[in-house]
Amino acid sequence: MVKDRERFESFIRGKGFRLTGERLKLIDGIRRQRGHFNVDILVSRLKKQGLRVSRDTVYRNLPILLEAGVLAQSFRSSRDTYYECARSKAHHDHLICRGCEKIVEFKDAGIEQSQKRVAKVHSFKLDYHCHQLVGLCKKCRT
Amino acid sequence: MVKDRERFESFIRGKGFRLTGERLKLIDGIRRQRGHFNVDILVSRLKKQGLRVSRDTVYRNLPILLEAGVLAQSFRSSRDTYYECARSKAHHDHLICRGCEKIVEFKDAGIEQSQKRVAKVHSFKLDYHCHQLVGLCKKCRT
DNA sequence: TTCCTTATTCAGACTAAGTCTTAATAATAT
DNA sequence: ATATTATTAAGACTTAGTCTGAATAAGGAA
Repeated sequence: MVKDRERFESFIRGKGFRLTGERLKLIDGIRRQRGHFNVDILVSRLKKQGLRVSRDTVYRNLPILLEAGVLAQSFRSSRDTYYECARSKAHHDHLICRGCEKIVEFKDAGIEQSQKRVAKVHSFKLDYHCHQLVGLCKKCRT
Repeated sequence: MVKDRERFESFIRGKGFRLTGERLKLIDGIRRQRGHFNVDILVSRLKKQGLRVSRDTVYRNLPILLEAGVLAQSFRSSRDTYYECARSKAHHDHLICRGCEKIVEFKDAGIEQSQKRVAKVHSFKLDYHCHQLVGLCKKCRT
């Protein structure tokens, strides 16, 4: 999507950041990703696709990519954080089974509204959120 | 609270776990905590209070303590997970400023209900959840 | 009570997610 | 073109969380 790229470019310029080759590689690469990935997985996937970006660059650009809506935080395991391409599907949250680690994605318009209301009440400008429900699925309970 | 202790004891026995001295130390110690803490902070606080428990024991008992409702996951920074005593206040979620790291606690009955509904729809038994909104507070935006 | 089985514990080594440092590079302003 | 300065790469570093193996102790059986 050329349009996405232009949107990102004006976002970057608007913030006074520099439009570097690495950042363009990142948004192009991320747009191609499907499913969940953490930073190391992303770096090695990009590498396979001929886009060499250092781990550190990804970490440094994470806040920008999140704020720009290129990347969405997906869920966190005990050790690392997983992301996904923000446009791969509409926004959703996660329900995780601590038995078999099954991940169910769900949407809830009511929750989204409440989140916006809470942010407004406290005069916050919301960038992203992490919302994961942890429990046991039917199989793991029996 | 002796009653809390008894409740925990029956929870442990019901699960077929052993009621060890370490577990009793943990619930007594955690009940005394105020505010947020990660595992290392908890261990050193307990140590100061004469309750020696190894880091590993805390990690091993985390799922049990969460499920028993002794401990609540509070929020996660980029590196570690913070907890708090589950009974220290009624349950709440967190709004975090990524500029000054200010943390605002909020409650929202509607969100709680939605979470329960989502779990029910997918036949999950919910143990706990992690819900944090990240953005910029008024000060950090200007 | 005493013994036996086995879950739990401790100590400390280990793994790896995320951060930091320094020198080199390249995007923007002049 | 040149200077300024944000950004980058490489790799060392920190430490949250996990794993291992030997020691301990809870709970059941005799």
